[in-house]
Amino acid sequence: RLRKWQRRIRVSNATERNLAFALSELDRMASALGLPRNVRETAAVVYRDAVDKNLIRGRSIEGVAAAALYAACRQCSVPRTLDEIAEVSRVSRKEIGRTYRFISRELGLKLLPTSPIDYVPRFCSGLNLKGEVQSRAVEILRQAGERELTSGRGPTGVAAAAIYISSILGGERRTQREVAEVAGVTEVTIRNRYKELAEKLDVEIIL
Amino acid sequence: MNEHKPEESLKIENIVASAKVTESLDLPSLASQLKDAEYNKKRFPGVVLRMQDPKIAALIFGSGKVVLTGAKSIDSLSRGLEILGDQLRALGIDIPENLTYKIQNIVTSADLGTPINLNKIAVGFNLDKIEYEPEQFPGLVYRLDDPKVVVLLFGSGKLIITGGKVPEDARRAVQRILSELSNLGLI
DNA sequence: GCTTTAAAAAGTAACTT
DNA sequence: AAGTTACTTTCAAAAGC
Repeated sequence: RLRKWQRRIRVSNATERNLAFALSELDRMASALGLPRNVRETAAVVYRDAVDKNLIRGRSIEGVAAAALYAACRQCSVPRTLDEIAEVSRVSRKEIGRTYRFISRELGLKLLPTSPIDYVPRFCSGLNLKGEVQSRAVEILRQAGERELTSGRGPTGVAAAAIYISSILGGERRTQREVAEVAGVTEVTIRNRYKELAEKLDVEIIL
Repeated sequence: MNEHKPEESLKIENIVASAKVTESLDLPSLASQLKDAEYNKKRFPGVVLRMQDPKIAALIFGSGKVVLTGAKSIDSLSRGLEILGDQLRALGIDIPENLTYKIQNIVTSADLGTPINLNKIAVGFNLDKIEYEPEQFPGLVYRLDDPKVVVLLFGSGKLIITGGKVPEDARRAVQRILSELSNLGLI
C-alpha cells in the first residue's frame, strides 16, 4: 500500500538523517581533538553497530556518538580521557561514561583498562621530547606495571610521572608544571606518582 | 591486624532500612515541631531527621513510610527506629508499639590482608561482571550473582561489599572472592 | 533518570595556610 | 609542601517530577 511505502520512506529518511548527524558529530569532535582518520572510521563503525542493535533507544545521538568516539580512541590505542571527550561534546562526562559502559557491554567491545603507555606518545610530542626519552618512559611504565605500581592509579598521572622522570634522565628536563599541563593532571599528582616510582623502581635521580 | 583472617576484618559500615510507622503524616507540622528536622519540599519530598544517639538519619514521608540510614549495626538500627517512634508519639501521633523494618542494603568493609593486582583481576575474572576504569575510580567493581552484591576491590586488598540484605552476604562474598583469587593464583 | 541520606575504600582536585 | 574539604564509585528505599 502507498501508506506502507510512505512510512518506510519516512523511517528511512529519519534514520539516514540521524546517521548523517551522528557522523558529522563524530567528525566535528574528532577534528577538535585532532584525531586521525582511522579513529574516526572506527568510531563510525562502533556507532553504526550501536544503531543496528537499537542501542540508541532512550539515549541521545550525541551521547552515543561521544561514547563511540571514546571507545574508538581506546580501541586504536590513542586514548582520550572522558574529560577531553566531554570538552568537545555537548554531553556531560557522566552521561558519556554511562553510555560508554552500556554500548561497550552490549557490543562486547571487551576493552581492557587504558594503559598509561598509550598516553606516552601524545604527551611526549606535546612536550617536544625525543623518541629516546619516550622509550625510556615506556620502559619505566612497563616496570611499574610489573611491580603493581599502577593499580588504581590514574593512567594519565602515572604516564606523566614516568615522562617527567625520563625527561630528566634523558637530559631534556621538563618541569612538573609543563608535564602536568599536557597530561591534564595536577603537579601534586605528578609529584606523588613520581616519588613512588623513584623509590620503588630504584630509578635514582640527581636533581 | 587482620592480615591473616579476612573474615574477621568484616565491619558493617552502614545499614539502610525502610519501615512504615503509620498511615499518613503531616510533614510541615512535623518539621516545625521536631528539633533536628529539615524540610524543603522543593528539594526533597521527605523530612530529614538526624539523630545523634545511634547516629542515624531518617527520611520521613507523608505516606507514613520512613527510611533509616547510617546505622552501623542491626541493634542500633532497631534502637533508632524505636527512638523515632517515641519522638512521633511525643507529638501526639498514633504509632504502633512494635515497629518492624526491612533492611534494604548493608555496606560492609573488609580486608584481604594482601595487596592485589587489579589489572590481572580485570583480565582473569569474567569480563562482563567487572568494571575497572582507574581513570575514573581506583576501585574495581565486581558484581556477584550469589550472593547478589557488588564488591569494590582496591589495590590495597581492602574491599567494600554493598547491596547485601543480611550480614552473611558480605561474608559469603569475601569467601567467594578469596577462592576465586586463589584459583587464579592472584593471591 | 533526578532529587536526599549514610558510609567505606583510594586517587585526584581545589583551596587555604 | 602540608592540611583540609570534597568529589569519583557502589547500593537501596522513599514520593514525585
